[in-house]
Amino acid sequence: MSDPTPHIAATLKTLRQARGWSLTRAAGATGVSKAMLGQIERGESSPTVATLWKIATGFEVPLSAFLVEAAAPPVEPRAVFSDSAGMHVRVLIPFEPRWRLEMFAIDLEPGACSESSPHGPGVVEHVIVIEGALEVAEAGRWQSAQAGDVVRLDAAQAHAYRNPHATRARFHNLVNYPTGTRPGREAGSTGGGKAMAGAP
Amino acid sequence: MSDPTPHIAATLKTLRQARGWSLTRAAGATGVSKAMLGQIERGESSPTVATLWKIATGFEVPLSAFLVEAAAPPVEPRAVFSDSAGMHVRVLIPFEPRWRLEMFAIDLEPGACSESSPHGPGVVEHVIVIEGALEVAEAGRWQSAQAGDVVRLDAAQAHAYRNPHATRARFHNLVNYPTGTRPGREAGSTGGGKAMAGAP
DNA sequence: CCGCACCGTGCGTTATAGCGCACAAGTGAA
DNA sequence: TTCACTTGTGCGCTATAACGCACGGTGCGG
Repeated sequence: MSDPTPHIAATLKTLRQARGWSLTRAAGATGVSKAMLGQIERGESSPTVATLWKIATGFEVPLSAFLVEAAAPPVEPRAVFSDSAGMHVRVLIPFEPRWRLEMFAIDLEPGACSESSPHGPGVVEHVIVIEGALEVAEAGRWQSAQAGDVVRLDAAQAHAYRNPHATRARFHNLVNYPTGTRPGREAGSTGGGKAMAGAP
Repeated sequence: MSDPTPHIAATLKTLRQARGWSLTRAAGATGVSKAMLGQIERGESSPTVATLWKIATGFEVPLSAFLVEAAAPPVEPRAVFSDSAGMHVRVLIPFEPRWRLEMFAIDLEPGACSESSPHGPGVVEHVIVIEGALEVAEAGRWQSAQAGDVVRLDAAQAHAYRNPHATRARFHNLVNYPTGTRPGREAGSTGGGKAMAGAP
């Protein structure tokens, strides 16, 4: 825990600049003189809670917005998964027990097909298509998804992706695990799954 | 959304009396003079955030213990499609209590700047840049993110996005809520893109 | 009774938060 | 260029936060 003044300064500057407000306009909205706002932004003054409250209400944000409570979340590691036969998986968000989810960015080359063996019960996948189009199979039924579509899959069942089109398909894959379960790192799940080249 | 001073006074008095501390002892623990502590308890003085922080650390309680959590900011346009000043938001995954998350696809036109008002404590955002590049501000510091980057934000603090480049930026926004909280429908009020100055 | 220790509060002084105003630099139009 | 206007910052002044200290009040053991 450190002195809250620098954080207040930075937060105020961000809030004001993000709205494109000048000090004068911010002073009008908050009822605090623009000179004082400028000093607070530069960290030259530590405001009273009363003035900070006026600022918070003027900006229509909660008071806690200016206060450092929790430590900043850790830096994001990023790993590139294996690339097997036209399928490229990149880990966007590694699994964290706190949220019980992980997220991947997946590229599917034309003609590529990937089969994913079932995860544990209750696991749900979201496929968010970014670019191109692909087909997703759940419980043996293939459905097509285009850019902008979101497909929800019950990952407890066998499911697969394939790209029967001529252009590359890109999508994000959000995997949610129910309480108590973790992502099984066994081979055969999405990353290490059998990716078969060639037309389906 | 009232004056926070009476709440601070009552909280400090309760905290001190609950521990059986005298003003002198509290002054020794916090580093704030006992006269000032007495005045704060009686509501005759509105402390600065620096002093309140010293008091909070002296009592080993979070700063938020002294603050009445202000009323939620007014509900603004807020909609599935919020398109204001160069920002286009589409809901990919609406909030579900089961997963405690929601996900958006956001387009940021060149020059657009959007400020996201802080959510409740513990809320974490992931910004996954799909196309183009943008700048994200957290705690007053702008950092740039390019396509493929993932930025993790503590959404309890004020944060903002802007696109200072010439091409459109697209990103996915994953918002995780801790157990017990829900997405308070606060505004993602956007500042006028054109009114904003360029890169710092 | 008298110290004596500790409590909370009031007083005088200092540091500084906060305000109003003015100034230098920048911007755009005539 | 000049004029009108806005931006952010610096300066003087006032209000007050914050300090150190002392005073009246209270409980307790000589």
